[in-house]
Amino acid sequence: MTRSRVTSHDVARAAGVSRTTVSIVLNRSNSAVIGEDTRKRVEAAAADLGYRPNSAARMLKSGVTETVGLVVTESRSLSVDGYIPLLFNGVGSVLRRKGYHLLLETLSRTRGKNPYTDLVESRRIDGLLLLSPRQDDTALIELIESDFPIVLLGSIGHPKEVSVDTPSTDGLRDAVDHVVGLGHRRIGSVPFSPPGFSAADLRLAELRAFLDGHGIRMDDEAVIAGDFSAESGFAATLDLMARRPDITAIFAGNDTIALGVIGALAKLGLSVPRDVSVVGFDDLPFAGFVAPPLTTVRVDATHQGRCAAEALMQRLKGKPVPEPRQRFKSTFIPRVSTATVR
Amino acid sequence: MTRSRVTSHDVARAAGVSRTTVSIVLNRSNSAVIGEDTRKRVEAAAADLGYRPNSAARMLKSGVTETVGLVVTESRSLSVDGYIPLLFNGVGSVLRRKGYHLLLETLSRTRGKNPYTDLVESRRIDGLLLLSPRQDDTALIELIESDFPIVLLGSIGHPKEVSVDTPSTDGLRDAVDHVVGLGHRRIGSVPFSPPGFSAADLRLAELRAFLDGHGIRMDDEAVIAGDFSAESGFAATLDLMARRPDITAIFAGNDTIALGVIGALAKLGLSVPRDVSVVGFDDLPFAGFVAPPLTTVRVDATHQGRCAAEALMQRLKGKPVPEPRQRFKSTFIPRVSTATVR
DNA sequence: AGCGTTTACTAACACGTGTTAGCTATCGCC
DNA sequence: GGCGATAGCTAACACGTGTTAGTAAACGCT
Repeated sequence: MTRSRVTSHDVARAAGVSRTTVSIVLNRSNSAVIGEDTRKRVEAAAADLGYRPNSAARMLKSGVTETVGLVVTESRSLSVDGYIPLLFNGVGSVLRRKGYHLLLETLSRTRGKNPYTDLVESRRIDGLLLLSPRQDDTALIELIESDFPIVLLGSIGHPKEVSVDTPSTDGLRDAVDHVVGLGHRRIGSVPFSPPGFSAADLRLAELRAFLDGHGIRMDDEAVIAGDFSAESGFAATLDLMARRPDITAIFAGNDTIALGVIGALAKLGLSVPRDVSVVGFDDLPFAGFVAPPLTTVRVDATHQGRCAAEALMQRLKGKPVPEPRQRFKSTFIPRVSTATVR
Repeated sequence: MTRSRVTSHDVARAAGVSRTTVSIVLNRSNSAVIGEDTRKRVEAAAADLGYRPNSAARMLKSGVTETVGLVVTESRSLSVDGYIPLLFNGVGSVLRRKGYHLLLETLSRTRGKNPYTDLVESRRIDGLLLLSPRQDDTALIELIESDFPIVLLGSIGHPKEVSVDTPSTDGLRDAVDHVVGLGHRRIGSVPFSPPGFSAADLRLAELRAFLDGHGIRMDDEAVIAGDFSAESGFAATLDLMARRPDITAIFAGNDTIALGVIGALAKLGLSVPRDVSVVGFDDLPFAGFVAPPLTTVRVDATHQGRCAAEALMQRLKGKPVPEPRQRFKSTFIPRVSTATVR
């Protein structure tokens, strides 16, 4: 338990100088000029003793924690879907390079009112990355307006927000054109989340609008929401096909749900894409390698994570972010799970 | 930028008491008895001003960070496989309940020699959860021997280690019995990681041993390693079936790889399980809902994460862990992706 | 009345660091 | 030779908290 508690005082004593000199040398501060030989001596002593500055003391003094929070609002999606891990990858790569640490907070919906405000106000983090922000989150709005360095992965349309997002629009439009072009008219959908969750709602609305553009109506009975998981896609599809056995194409809210959709169709004796076409979303790493390879919409989650982290780093330096609202294009990826209607 | 920096001093002044009294009231310390009315007054003032103790100051003084590190050694597995997120879930649920925070560190193999030692020695964390530890990790062994509160998810067989693990053995034995019982004799495998990574090596060795027990030999040509991903399972299977077209069953290193294996077989015009049987591993949430539902070996990652986190909490309280080496049984889950050899 | 005990509080220190102001010795310049 | 400037260092403070020692009043008991 008594881990070596080497303080700068010990280093100073070992090097035969004052503690101040140690601090100046180790932080490469130029508040005073230090002779080359003393510098060497201090560095040797520090390395010798295995000195690591106590981060708490440093935080307290400098006010900088070198830590950013990553808050995942939909903790369920973390465990069953592969999207968030990709984001991590991007975020992590940037933070590691800059020497920052990542505090991961999963948010159970039921918890107290001000969930991440604690992190901020206790000064535990310098900045915040928030995944899937909700527009009705008043604590969030307050935080944004206070100019706290926060970057949204997603958007709530606040004028002061800094956000990185990949709207479904482009990819989804192409996907709809593709599916309709294959002759499908009776189309169902399994959104990745129940109504009330902004991003899923928005995507569903877009889907409806694009179908409308082709004169196709997708009524409420043809939509059964999932909850990110393959299991939910499976269950929803069994329901859906019971209600509407004549459906020939299904838009899944994400690739994981698409797996479940295909599984349920198989259970019903329906083959993809011969009997029913299926479109996924996200283009998760497995999408091109399952049977059948998924037609889907590509969202580069890793890149998005990288950009969000970089924008945050920018804010932490006090510099304004050149592009406060970065938007990437989603792209349609046709593969094998969609085919001509029979 | 000038977030409200409310200190305990401000609260004291507002309540008309000393700073010490504030600290005692807010920490429910019984080092002194405080009158009911003063207590109320202090609490009201704190709530009114929105006081949050500065965590850095508290860490510095108490030496407790209320943070544990979660180190993921194989960062690739995080982004392409669903196993780690499940662990998160378990770990997170415990930490949240106890008011602890989670510092997530992904470890790029290339980085400096002492990777998490920094976290420990800079006193940034109270304890450590280490995923997929390696036996050749000298820094880790040193850390274990120093009695630092660390809990392994996995095992390196060190006498002093505290670890939680789910050996493949039981589930794998049943899986082999099952597959062999279906008549399969020419069997291949796609481990989840190249040789040199202890857990995958061990599992492969076990697989070979169980097959040996049935008089079946799986030579090196019938084994092509993957790297956690479906893509790697896809590529490995194409190779495997080119080398050994007569293979009738494949053991995948994990469920994600199994998806890729099935994808590749489909591409080769082979159907699962009619032509080739496939066994996954982990029983990820999607396993029962894909086409075909995966025969696999269940490992309760969430529960494992929960137990590891609880063991760590125990260590942090200074109490000895009742069961330093918790071992859970993996269980065989027969589904549809395996069938009688034709 | 004397005295120990309880109540209700406060002054002061320590945690380990970064930084500012200051101090001594040497040196260049007129 | 006086004197400002510079090199090279140190003493001392501040960051915000938790805690120990101590104080002053009220009170119960013999």
